[in-house]
Amino acid sequence: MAKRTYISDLSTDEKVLMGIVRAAEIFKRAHSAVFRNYGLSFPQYNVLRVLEASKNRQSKMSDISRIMIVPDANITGIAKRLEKDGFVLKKSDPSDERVTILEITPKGKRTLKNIENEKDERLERMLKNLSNDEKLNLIERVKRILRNGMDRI
Amino acid sequence: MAKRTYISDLSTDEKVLMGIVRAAEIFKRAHSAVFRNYGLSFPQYNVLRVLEASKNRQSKMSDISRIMIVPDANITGIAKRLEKDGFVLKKSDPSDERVTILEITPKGKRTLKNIENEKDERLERMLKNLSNDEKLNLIERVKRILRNGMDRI
DNA sequence: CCTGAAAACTCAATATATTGACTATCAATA
DNA sequence: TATTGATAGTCAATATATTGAGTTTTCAGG
Repeated sequence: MAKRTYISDLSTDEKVLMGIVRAAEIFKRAHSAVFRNYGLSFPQYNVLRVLEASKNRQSKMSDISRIMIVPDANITGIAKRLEKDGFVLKKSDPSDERVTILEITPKGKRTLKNIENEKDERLERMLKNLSNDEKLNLIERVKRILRNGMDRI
Repeated sequence: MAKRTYISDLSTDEKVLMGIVRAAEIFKRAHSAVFRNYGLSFPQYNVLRVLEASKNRQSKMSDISRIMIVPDANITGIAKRLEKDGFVLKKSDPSDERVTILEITPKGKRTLKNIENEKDERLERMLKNLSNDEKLNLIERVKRILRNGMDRI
């Protein structure tokens, strides 16, 4: 056991939010390890998930960035690499020349399908000792925090 | 109101963890906006916080990366920029030539102090409608998730 | 019709993240 | 002592994040 030279002096509020940040980091790291084997990064995977859950399997880039709560500029590069690797198609919207639409390809859908089981196993493992009530409860509280944070952005 | 073209089809487990990821993103974004005015990024701020809470206001780089749950390589660049901007000093450990120690400077401490109030206000705002019990509860559950995730890393 | 504001996206510059390879040092032990 | 394995940190290559500036298109008002 190493010498203890670090004493957390965080307030309760800070503990809540730093705990959430740390859990998010751990989760992203564990999840990324799955996706990597299929040629996807975490943000790339999330874009595909958004497309899969969108009408006609397609969505405007700006809508994707809104859903993922990131600046538009973030999506540009991610979309470029997803297209290069054949996971999405880029199309233009005939009714609005400014818009670029991303559509998930069969390869993209197939990849999500392949990932599914392994991904779900990891999810289960991370939440194994939480009851369903505790999960729903957690979702509700995290949503409240999200809403509070959104007010200021 | 825009047309609704996105329907979330996440499982409960996924909702829990994606909710945590989103809350973490929102929090980091809001918090970063504060730090930026003082010349610090979010990870830079976190390194300073670790140093401030460490014995003698200093810590080995490898300990910092362990506490922040990131690879060693991440800290190299962050420390370099923190040093360049005068927030930390880099020293070597006479008892172990491999080790590099970071120490927070007076400027670093002063900056943390200046940030404190504004940062705490934001924290409070994000958690304004959670009772203290709910917060403690949240901390406990997030910790459980963290432990489950750590097992695999 | 014109103009100005907003929207959708791109680009550039810089910071950060990530993996793997690499160097140097230390520690254990044969 | 020589070998081996583990530690501490850096570096390179690539992906992502972030801010701000810039382009094109749309749209609302005058």
